[in-house]
Amino acid sequence: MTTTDPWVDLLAGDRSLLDRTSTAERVADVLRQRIIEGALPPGTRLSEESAGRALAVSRNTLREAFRLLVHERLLVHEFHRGVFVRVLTADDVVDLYRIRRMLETSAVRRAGTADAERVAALDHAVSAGELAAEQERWRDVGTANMRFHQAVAGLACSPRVDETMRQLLAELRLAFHVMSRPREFHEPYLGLNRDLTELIVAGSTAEAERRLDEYFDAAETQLVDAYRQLPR
Amino acid sequence: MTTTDPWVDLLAGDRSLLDRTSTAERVADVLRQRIIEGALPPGTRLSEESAGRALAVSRNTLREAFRLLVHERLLVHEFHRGVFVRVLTADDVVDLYRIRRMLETSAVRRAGTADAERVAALDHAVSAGELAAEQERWRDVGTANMRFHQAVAGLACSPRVDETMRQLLAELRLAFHVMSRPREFHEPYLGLNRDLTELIVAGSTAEAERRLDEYFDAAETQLVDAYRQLPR
DNA sequence: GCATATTTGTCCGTATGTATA
DNA sequence: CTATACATACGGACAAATATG
Repeated sequence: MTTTDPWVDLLAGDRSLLDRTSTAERVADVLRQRIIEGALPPGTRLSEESAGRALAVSRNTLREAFRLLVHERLLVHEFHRGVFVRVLTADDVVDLYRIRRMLETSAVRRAGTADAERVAALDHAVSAGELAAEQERWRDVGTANMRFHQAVAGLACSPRVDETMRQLLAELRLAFHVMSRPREFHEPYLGLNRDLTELIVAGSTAEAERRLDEYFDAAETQLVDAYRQLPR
Repeated sequence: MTTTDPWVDLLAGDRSLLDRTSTAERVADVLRQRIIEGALPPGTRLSEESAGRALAVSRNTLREAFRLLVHERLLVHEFHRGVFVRVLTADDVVDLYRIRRMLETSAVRRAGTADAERVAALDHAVSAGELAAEQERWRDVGTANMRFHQAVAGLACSPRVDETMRQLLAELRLAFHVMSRPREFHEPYLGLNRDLTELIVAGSTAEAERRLDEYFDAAETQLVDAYRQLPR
């Protein structure tokens, strides 16, 4: 391996005092974070031995963590070969947008039943994105955009929708990481997100739903076109 | 391996010849099947030792299988206490119907893009249900009803929607198992399923979507009302 | 194509911590 | 409060499959 270790030992802190989570889950949390922030790019192989040594957990525990992330589709498990950070295909990206569109537009349609806190979450995400854009932190603009869409799905007031959406967006980050230019991909949507928020706050959910549908048309074709032009 | 136990040794067959799936996954498959068919009713405790001995796998392998099913929400994992077959609350049932409604109505709306095979799957499920009803196999009527709704979601032509739907319906079976009277719950919907199929085949997706939405209103309140009246 | 080294798949033993009768 | 049972987590072992020279 390399000398600069991509792992960070976040597990070392307090390992057994009123700790209600298992080590496997904490290991999965660390790995998930590393994956979605791009420190472990798609295609990376995660060796049981080196990863276990770096995270200071046994192989059995590490394998439990791997299973969790395989189930979340962030890792793929090739029998007798090991686990790898998932490499999305263009078809995967199309499918991710398909289900996102279904969940998010349905959530907007039912936005009338959402409480004020959930509506406010839209505004918070948009404001965070605008601030990040002013300071030209384009990666943070992307993160804020994700948070905005998480908040859109949150309008459905459904824990299962929230959870599904979290996984879909984590998976979508795998696509973003194989493409460069975070600015060009996220900046154009800042204004649209602001518009959508205002429409929803005003109760114009039908109009908001139509605008969101148009957004998906544009974003999907843009992303998929760029994705297909990649090497491989 | 014991002679009389609720487990079945489906693993014993060919354990290592061109077998591309891990034992943990096969264990999870067996457990999942036992759970959704009711052999392991909600609340059942799954001891690592007894289950491992019955299935003839080590505790490590069994724990990997448990993690998979916990992630699918069929089991709950209480730290340092063990794993149990999930007991759904009334809120869970409400939430399951919420996300089902979102996915299925969206799928119907986009039914125009589905190929003939997916549309035919609707008819097959309905026919299977009608046949089972004629022969008064009410449990099979319920299964066919599930298959119908899986086919409805399949109109979205999305692998991820299919997978999400599979999990939601498996989870919903946990609710059906704590209620008796499968006939009263599933029989009334046979005619509606037939109507919906004909509307979709005819391309009247807007009308089909409205009817489906009405169905959810009725089914959800019926199920939740009955569910709340249960002991516990 | 072959022999070897590496890695994974699976199981076991055990020490420690936790919950419950 | 003690005792028992069980889950958690580790490390070692060996077979099987894969990767490497």
